[in-house]
Amino acid sequence: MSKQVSQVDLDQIVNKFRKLPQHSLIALKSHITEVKFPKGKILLHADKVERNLYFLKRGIVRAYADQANGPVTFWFGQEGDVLVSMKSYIVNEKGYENIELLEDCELYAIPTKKLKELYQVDIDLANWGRKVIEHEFLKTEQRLISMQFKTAQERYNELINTQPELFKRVQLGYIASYLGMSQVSLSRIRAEVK
Amino acid sequence: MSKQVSQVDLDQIVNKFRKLPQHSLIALKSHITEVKFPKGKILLHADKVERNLYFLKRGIVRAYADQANGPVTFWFGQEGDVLVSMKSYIVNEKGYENIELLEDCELYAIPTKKLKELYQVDIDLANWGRKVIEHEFLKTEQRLISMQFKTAQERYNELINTQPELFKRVQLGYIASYLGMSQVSLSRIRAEVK
DNA sequence: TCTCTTTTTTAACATTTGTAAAAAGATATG
DNA sequence: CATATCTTTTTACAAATGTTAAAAAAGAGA
Repeated sequence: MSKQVSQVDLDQIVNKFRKLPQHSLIALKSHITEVKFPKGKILLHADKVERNLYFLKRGIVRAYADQANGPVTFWFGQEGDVLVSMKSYIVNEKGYENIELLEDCELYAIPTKKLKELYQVDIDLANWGRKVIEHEFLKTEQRLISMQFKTAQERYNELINTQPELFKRVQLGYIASYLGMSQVSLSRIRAEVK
Repeated sequence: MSKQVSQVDLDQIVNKFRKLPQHSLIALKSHITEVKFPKGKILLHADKVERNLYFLKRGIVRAYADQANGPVTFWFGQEGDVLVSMKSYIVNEKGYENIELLEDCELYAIPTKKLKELYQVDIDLANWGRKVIEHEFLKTEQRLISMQFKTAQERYNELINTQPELFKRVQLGYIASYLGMSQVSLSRIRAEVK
């Protein structure tokens, strides 16, 4: 018996926040290719201007930035998420984010150049692109507020309640970093709860 | 002699990230009205679905969220910035953010409903709206990363180096909150530096 | 200018979180 | 299944930050 693997098809991903008319969907799809990479691959590099945007069909990834005290994991991407080096994508400069595959992944790829061309000629895609980033913005702002004034304990509770699956798929060192605390602190918190 | 007051005109604000064609600019302007409010006014309320978006011509504002341990200031808006309740604007639900005017302000107002209508019919405006939120996203993500793994001292240095004027216009209690530390900690850090 | 109010600083102490190093546990590979 | 490697937990101690309260300083209004 093969293990049931959850995966998300392209239409589902694309129509997540805003349904696209058929012709826009077809235009978008005409530039999309499907790719697979093994666990461990660095899909996007901080020191490069990245040329592709990806939709994650199957797998889980982390984005991390190299800070003075070592790498900081600041985002996890799961099935249905959009993977892109935001800095590259938005201002065409090399970014601060690396994206590493934490499992073998299946992805849909599209060159950002093509996507931007489509934005200039297809108003529905332009508004779709706006919706995608708007939702990312909201998630990020909420995390910022929570990071600003919640204790490590509260941030841990929040995450384990809203995304318990994350703890099964991602090692705790990365989760500690994502929560803005040392791995030792996370261990301590988990021990107390028991 | 009257004090020189810096203010930003509408064209400058609107063309900040992406220059709009003349007809789009005119369409946008046809729905914009100019308003003034005194220091202390709460321009946008957390418990309401807000109906307007503002461009700040003159003045400074803060966005704060009511958390369990009291209000948290998480954003400052200055001349040229876009003021909007993101939650209201993006998902049409009441938000978590209040916006308070910290000085007498002059603003350009546009109903978000009109703006969204324009997005559906004007591709240049749709892409302009995308650019605006993309830049806000980048700023927010960078702050999140900095909040995740920089010390209070480092965050203070960063802010005083990049935005020294802020310290002249905004009281330290709000800045401490924005930096994710108590006002006592901020005072301590400032005393050590001298 | 004098008083009242608000903001900022200082002090003392408590608590949280980090660091380094070792131990324990889990996973992968020959 | 035995060893090597990687991950997580634990311990002891140090450093950073928070809390409360009071003092000092700055600002606002009569």
